[in-house]
Amino acid sequence: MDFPKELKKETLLDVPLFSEMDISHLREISEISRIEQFRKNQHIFLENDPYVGFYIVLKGSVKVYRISSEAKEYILHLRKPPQLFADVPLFEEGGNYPANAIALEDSVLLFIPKDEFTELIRKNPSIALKMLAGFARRMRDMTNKMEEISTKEVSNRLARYILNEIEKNGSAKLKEPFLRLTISKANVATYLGTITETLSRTFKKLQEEKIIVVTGRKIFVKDLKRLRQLAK
Amino acid sequence: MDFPKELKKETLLDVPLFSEMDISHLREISEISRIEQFRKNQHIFLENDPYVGFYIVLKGSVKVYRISSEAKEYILHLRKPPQLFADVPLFEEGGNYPANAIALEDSVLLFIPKDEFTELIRKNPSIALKMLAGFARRMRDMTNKMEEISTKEVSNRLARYILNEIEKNGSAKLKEPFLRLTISKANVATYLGTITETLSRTFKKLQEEKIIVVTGRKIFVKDLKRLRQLAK
DNA sequence: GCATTTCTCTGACTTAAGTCAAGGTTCAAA
DNA sequence: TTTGAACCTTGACTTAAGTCAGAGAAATGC
Repeated sequence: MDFPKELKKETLLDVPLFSEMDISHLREISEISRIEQFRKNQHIFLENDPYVGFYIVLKGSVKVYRISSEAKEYILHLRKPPQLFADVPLFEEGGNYPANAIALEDSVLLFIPKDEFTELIRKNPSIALKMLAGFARRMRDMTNKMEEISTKEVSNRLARYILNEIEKNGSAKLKEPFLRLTISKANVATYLGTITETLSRTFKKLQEEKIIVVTGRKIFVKDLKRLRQLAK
Repeated sequence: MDFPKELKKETLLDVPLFSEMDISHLREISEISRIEQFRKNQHIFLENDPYVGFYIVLKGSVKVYRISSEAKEYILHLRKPPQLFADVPLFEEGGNYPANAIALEDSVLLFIPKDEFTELIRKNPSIALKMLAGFARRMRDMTNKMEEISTKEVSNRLARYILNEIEKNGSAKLKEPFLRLTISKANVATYLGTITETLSRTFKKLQEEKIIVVTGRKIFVKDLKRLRQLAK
């Protein structure tokens, strides 16, 4: 399945990195990049694969993760449209992917090859500034997440996760904010730095405290104020 | 106390960010920047202070940290010469420092004001590429640290810390690598995401296992192989 | 050199969260 | 609609690490 040029160009404008580029640069990117499709649970790359370029999620979702020496999984990112992943190694020496990436559902990605893109930056330094802004934001996010993991407990981290999700999907302003989990609870647990059993108990605890109601994959927020309190 | 121009220029060349710049750009940086001195325990900036620029450590050491809502300290970085700090907010919207910075000993810093530096980047895009490389490296480091904090225990983290320190100071190749703590154990503990009591017990454990010997502020590595094993 | 503050260590106890094991749900494919 | 597989929950138990309290050691100022 191939996408028409139009879609590709509009899509590029949705990617913050390219949002302010003029038409000629967009065409260049569109020329060097290519659409790739992945089935649910299909790997996009594995740790130590030679680094060839980065990806933009157009549809679906992707998990970027590592396996520690004790065989524990650690999730670095969960990416949805229109986010990038594997862009950091662009600017690093080593020529290998530092993590694994797998599609969590059937997904459509835009692949941007390293060499061509590096060349593009050289001709167009404003991209570098955009990337710096993106990196800065992510470093801030990572810093926050690190602080959270080392100073807060699971219930606080889960509250923060729910809060972020309802803010992203816009329902935070409704009288009863909600979210539908698009990933398995096992993935949520690992993302929060814990395990499924503990997550399950934490969900239960928040329900007993009448802060949320969980029905299957849907979570309804009953007491936003206390949720915010927990997440703070 | 003021530093002669010579020192300043040589020092700039030690800073990776500026190491490949030609003499005219170095002069520009030297013109917009200024040397600042801080006493031990003196704050350089506080969280929410208006953001005016970033710093390079020329001498001494600096702790960048935050205080969580439960009054727990979280250390973001420990910086020594010739490292930068507070450079991330350069590329972010909000105009405030996102953390506190304090001198851990009498320190000499180079202050580089935001507006002038931003202007400099615009004229000289190669700086942007250098910064991207720096950010990429730090994101990698942060990723590693996050994985470590959420999947390893304190003894593993301490082993990794000792290993990093002896590799930095070059003694890792000696028959008996060693390091002298330049910061308090309380700071090491917080940096490793734990508390002094636990750190103290972990030091004891590593000593009982004949991996290290601690005498005051000096740590001697007796069994590098097992230290590496632990850190892995 | 002494005193006071700050840092570090140790013991007893508590607690959050991990492990192990088993059973219950859900969902999709035959 | 049954059957299996993947996902999720629960209970009992263990453990790493945090809390609290007190004492010893080291550094700092007078």
